[in-house]
Amino acid sequence: MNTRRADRRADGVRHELEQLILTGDLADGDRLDEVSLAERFGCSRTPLREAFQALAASGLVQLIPHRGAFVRHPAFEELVEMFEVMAELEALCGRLATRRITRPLLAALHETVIACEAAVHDADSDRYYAENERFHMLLYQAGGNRFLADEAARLHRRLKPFRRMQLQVRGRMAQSLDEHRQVLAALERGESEAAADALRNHVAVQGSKFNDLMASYRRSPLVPAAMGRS
Amino acid sequence: MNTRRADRRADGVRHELEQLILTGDLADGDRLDEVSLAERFGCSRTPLREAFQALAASGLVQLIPHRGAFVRHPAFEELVEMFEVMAELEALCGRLATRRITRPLLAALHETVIACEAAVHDADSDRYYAENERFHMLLYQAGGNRFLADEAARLHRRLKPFRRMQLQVRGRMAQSLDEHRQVLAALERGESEAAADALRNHVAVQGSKFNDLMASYRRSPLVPAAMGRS
DNA sequence: AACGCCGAACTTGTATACAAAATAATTGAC
DNA sequence: GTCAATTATTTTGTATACAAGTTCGGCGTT
Repeated sequence: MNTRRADRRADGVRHELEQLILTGDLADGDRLDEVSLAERFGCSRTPLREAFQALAASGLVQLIPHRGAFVRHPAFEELVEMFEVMAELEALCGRLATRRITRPLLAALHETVIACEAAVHDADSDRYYAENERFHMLLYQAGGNRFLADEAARLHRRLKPFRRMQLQVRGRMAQSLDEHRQVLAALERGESEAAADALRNHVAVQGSKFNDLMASYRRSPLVPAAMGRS
Repeated sequence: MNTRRADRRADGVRHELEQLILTGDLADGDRLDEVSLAERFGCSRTPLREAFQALAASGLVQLIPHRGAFVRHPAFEELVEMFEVMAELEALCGRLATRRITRPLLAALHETVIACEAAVHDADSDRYYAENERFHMLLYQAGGNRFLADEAARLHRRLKPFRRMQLQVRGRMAQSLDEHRQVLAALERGESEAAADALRNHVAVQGSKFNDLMASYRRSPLVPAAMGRS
């Protein structure tokens, strides 16, 4: 029979559902029907309901008692709000990092910047994206505050698809790289406020640059393609 | 029979479990046994498992696949880290609020400060606690960033038991009130950085003041009493 | 014809039965 | 007697059966 479609279990379901939402296969407001999704994934309702709860905690779906689970895509305003918070969390990471960063982490950050330069040179946005990811994750660690690192990573992850859109904008990659350089320079000089400001700006720019993408976003409220991986 | 103990369902279970953890009836590292808790609450395993997931999302329990759910109380360091982040979130609220706050909200903030003064005068820590809560919630709203408000409220809620401990420290109430006044004054003058700094300090103080409580905390890692309500 | 009430169909919420995995215990070998 | 391996028990994960609530359609009334 054609049951080969599925067979994933547990948090496999969660991840798969998350992708369906993020890629836009499931539109804003869509009701997540337990039985149809269950047979689609080849599992029972139980793992699905657990996935719903996890996704609700992430803010991707809204759970209404006795009514069901509904896809919750962030409105444009909400995205701007999230970037506003993200900017501040990263700024805090930077401020703390100037005091707490270790030599190896600083060296690793250096490497990512060099790798980013190569990516920009090759106009390889995929690679730039990967290295940018690394840069930020390292920075979260460098803050020396595990809770902060977790929260930052959580929000970062939630904004991932939208950040990816940004890189498509002309010149954004090079600009981003330059901002990375400024952050790194501030860290090396130990200027905490400069580092914080550079990071706040680095992230906030993405939020404000969103106006440029607004039009396309409006008609297809989800990132259309190429963000389904990792 | 003696089944009268329970009979609550669904998120009632979630809330009750949360209280058990917060009050310290369930100690750090305790395994949450599904069957025994099920009969304790007079329900089946299903609602319990859902509650586990919700609590895991809040960070109160750790979910290990095929092993079970374990109570996760924040270590002292982690608490300090959480206050560090909370301070920054509130600072951001304050900075934004100077630009965005509405007249009614400003008036409401005024009222809470007055109510706090009365509470301090009466040495009524319960009332002070309630009004302090109101002050901060209003502030989160005043930031004009709903996402930020939600996140701040979430963390605020998570730190609730520990903040409550603080008020027991001699003189803390009066000091806290004074800090509230400074925040409000900065907001009224529209000085965003002053407001941010005042709030950052107001919260950070709580984190650092924690050293004073460390000894007692060490031997009973949970807030011992009087924080189970609301 | 429109509104409200009542009932059927469907959907979610909960309980239980079953399967798989992990832990504990027992047996056997060295 | 100790250690390892295999079996037994316990516990989590999943599926299904059942209960309760919600939505939708029909019927009757005004």
